[in-house]
Formats: sequence, C-alpha cells, structure tokens
Amino acid sequence: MASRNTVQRQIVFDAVNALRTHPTAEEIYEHIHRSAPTVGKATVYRNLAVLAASGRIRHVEVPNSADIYDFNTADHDHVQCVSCRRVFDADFPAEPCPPIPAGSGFRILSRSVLYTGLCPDCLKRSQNL
Amino acid sequence: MASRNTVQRQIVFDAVNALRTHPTAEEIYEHIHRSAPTVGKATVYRNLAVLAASGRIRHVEVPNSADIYDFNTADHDHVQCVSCRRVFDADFPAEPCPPIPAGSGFRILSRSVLYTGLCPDCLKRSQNL
DNA sequence: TTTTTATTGACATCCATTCTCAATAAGCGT
DNA sequence: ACGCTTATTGAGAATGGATGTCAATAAAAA
Repeated sequence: MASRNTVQRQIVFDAVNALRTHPTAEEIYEHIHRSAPTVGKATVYRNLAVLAASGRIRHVEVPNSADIYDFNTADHDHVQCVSCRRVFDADFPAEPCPPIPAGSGFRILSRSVLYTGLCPDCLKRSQNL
Repeated sequence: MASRNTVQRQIVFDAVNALRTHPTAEEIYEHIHRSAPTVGKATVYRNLAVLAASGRIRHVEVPNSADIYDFNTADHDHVQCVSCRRVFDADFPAEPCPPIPAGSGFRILSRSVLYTGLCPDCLKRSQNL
C-alpha cells in the first residue's frame, strides 16, 4: 500500500502554499497550530519530507539554519541574508551554473547553490549607521 | 589585543593539515585527543572557527551532516556521497559557475556549491547488487 | 615581572530534527 | 457497509552538532 491522503498531509501542503515566504518547519507548524492545534510537530516534519520526496513541494537545506520549504518546485537558487537569516529567491540577473557534469567516477544526482549576503533591507540598514 | 598563538590552536591547525580527508570537527577532536587528551572539544570548535575566519583553513558547511574543514583554502567545490556521506573535492571536469552577480539590491558575499551523488566506491557497490 | 585579557576546559544548554510506540484511521477487499 | 491491514498519527524522549557559561589559566604587552 502506497501513501495515504490524510487530512494532516493536506493541511501541511496547504500551509506551505499559503506561506509563500520560504517557511521553516517550525513556522509551518506554528501556522498550522492556530487552526489545527492537535497536529503534532513530528507530523509536520514527516509530511514535509513525504511531500518533498514526491515532488509536491521543495525542501531546501540551509546549513546552520533551519531548513526551508518552498511551494515553488521550479529549479531556482536561493540567497540567505547573513544578518536577518531570511531566505530569498536568487532571482537577480545571473547566468545559471553549467549543467551537472558526469566525470571522475561519480554519479552526480543534484547540485545545490546557496548564496549568502545582505538582503536589501539589511543592506540599507547597515548603510544608515 | 588580537589573537594569541596558543599551543591548542597550533594543534588544531596541524590536525586539519594532517587529516587531508575533509574531517569533521568530531574527527579532528578524536585525532587530537590521542596525543593531547586534555584538549577539550569546545576548544577544537573555537579554534576551527578562528582559523577559518582568518583564512588559514576552510570551513565547509554541509547540510544535514557535520560541517567539514579543509586544509585546501583554494576555491573549489565539493561532492557529498548520499550513501557513505563522505565529502570529496569536486574535481571532475566541470565549468565553474559564473561569477557572483550583483543585482536586485542584494549584496552577495559568497556562493557555496554542493553536489550530491554517489562516490566511485558506492557507485561500484550499487552496480554489483 | 606584573598586568591585562584572550583563551581554555568542563559542562550545560541550545536548536533542529528524528525516533519510539501505542493508538488511530485510510482505503483495500469482500 | 464492514472488517482488516498497515500507513500514519501525537506526544514526548532522544539524538547530533554546535554554542554558551564561567572560573581558571596563560599569552604577550607594558
């Protein structure tokens, strides 16, 4: 028997699509908790994993921060602000990285690119000091 | 007063240069512990951070695994094997990603590229099943 | 040598995430 | 519609990796 359509799974999926701001699992849990206080945190984590594995949402691993989940499953990179730690889409004008290579005996499955820097808000704030 | 040349700091630096296999902080600590059992784990972490900040070693953040430290400070990417979780240099023939862009009000400070896939060992093992 | 203060070591604490396990419920076959 | 199987749930404990606390120590400036 494959995966089941539980109400909790749908709630988690809806939350990721409602929160369009690269939410963490914790933020998704808090959002859900308001209208569905019985849904446990482990259930949120589990369903985020299931949804990501099936390609319905995207799981973005963020080193030294909580991972984020993205309703936008199209291939795109992210920027994390070193100051406020928020994650944004890297939609600035940049050539994409070249296609994933095949060489040296590795089987490359994926590539993740994460930019770090200052977001517009924090950059402005730092310039006003 | 700037930073001090403590014996512990030198021990940590030497360990990173001795372990040329992308060691984690834990592995570095264990290596050190054999010959210098009084050096604490917090000291190892602190000195790894100091050495990385001063550019003497490189700190590579690995999502969902322990971060690794690299004696090779030259700019290069890494591959993590999804099976054995080891980290390798991405020295396969690949065009590098284009230079870091400046656009959209972000100040981009760095970009990290991490490939995931199967290392030669694990690839071979999976083909022999 | 004296003084200053960066650094240490031991341990507690933190954070994000995963595990455990009995209880529940999805959805198949009948 | 009704069981039956088993994927899933909820609560909390447990984990792993890393950082914080703080009195004691030791670089190195004066």
